[in-house]
Amino acid sequence: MDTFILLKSISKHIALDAEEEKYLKSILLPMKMQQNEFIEATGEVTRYFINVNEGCLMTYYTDSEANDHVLQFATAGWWTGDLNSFTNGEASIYSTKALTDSKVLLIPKIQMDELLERYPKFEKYFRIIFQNSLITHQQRILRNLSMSAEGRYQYFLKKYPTLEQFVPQKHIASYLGITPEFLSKVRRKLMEK
Amino acid sequence: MDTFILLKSISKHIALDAEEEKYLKSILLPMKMQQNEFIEATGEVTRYFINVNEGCLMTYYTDSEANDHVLQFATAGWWTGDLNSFTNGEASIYSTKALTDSKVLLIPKIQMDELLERYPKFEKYFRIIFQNSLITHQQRILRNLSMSAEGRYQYFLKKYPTLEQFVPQKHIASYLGITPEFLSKVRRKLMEK
DNA sequence: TGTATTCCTTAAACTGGTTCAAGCAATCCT
DNA sequence: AGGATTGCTTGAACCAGTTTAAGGAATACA
Repeated sequence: MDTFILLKSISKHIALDAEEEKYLKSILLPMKMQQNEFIEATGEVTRYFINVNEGCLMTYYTDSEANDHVLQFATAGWWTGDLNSFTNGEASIYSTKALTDSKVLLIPKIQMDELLERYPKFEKYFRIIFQNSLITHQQRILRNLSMSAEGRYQYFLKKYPTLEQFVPQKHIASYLGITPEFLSKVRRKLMEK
Repeated sequence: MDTFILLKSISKHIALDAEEEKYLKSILLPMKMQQNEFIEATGEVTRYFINVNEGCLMTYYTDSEANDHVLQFATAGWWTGDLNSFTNGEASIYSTKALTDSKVLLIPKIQMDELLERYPKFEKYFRIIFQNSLITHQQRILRNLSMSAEGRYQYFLKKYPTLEQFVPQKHIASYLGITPEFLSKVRRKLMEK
């Protein structure tokens, strides 16, 4: 794995010269993950910002009644992890695990800070990444406020048609903010239509 | 209004020299708004990114049944507006209006692009702004997924104690994702405790 | 190959939150 | 000052989504 999806996605926003690319590669930690393997766990300070190169990860919060709530599914090219813990050094409230066998690239916090300081060009890259992510989060909030569970599920299918094939339905239900039982009903209703 | 809150907040993240500060000031459009005055309206492409200097603005989405859904309240120092429309040139689905008499600073889209190009230092500033905003949006999604309406209201009171005094309750209800009638019940229940 | 575990579904009872309708208080407009 | 509009509350009926419980299919594992 020498040509990372990450490099392609970066090149859409900024142009790296040989030195910058070399430096970036030198700080990325490639890692293979098996299905159901965890990379960051609740309670600890997140050490890495995670870029998915292959496969699919899930970041979720487990509440006091042991219910999981999915913050994000991340497929190839996406960044994930607990951004708050990574940024502010607070204990993480999320867990991140692989839903399929996956390959990820990790950037340790210190290296990330150094990257931004040494090559400010990356400030632009992450400004764009965070800006776009903020927009999609705003849209998700609006959908949660204004649409029914059925509507949200249909939107999900349309937006992420591939995810349904390998993400267990209970996680999709959790992402949508409903119970697996109710998702089951919604699905039957849509089948009958 | 010569010393803007914005400048103070910028100086927390990056240090501007005289030229940069002068340039920034030259592209900011100060504007006074009266209560209930609109600054951006649904259907048009957003022209400005908005920084609140004084007062309080609200950005909200009106759905097909004419129900409002509040995306954000913005008080002094906050950025607001339709980031998607501003960034991608799509028609806006939000309206932004003043909840109190307010003073705002506007950055037109073209000037914003030029600012970032000319003084890349601002890439860092907006990277941090968007990163922090993304974190709070993630937290809001999690609260909507995992907490009851009562819990969300109590969190709101704790987090934004001053807002309650001048934001109509129906807007708070909308922000929380419930009806004004139900917020009324929640409030009564909390009073009786 | 059998047995445990996990996932999905179904159904009945339930509840958190909505809808509809009405009344009252406050502000706005003239 | 009076009439209209807007905002908050209350209550009763209602509904979208939850809870609880159980059974069946698929995968994992010894």
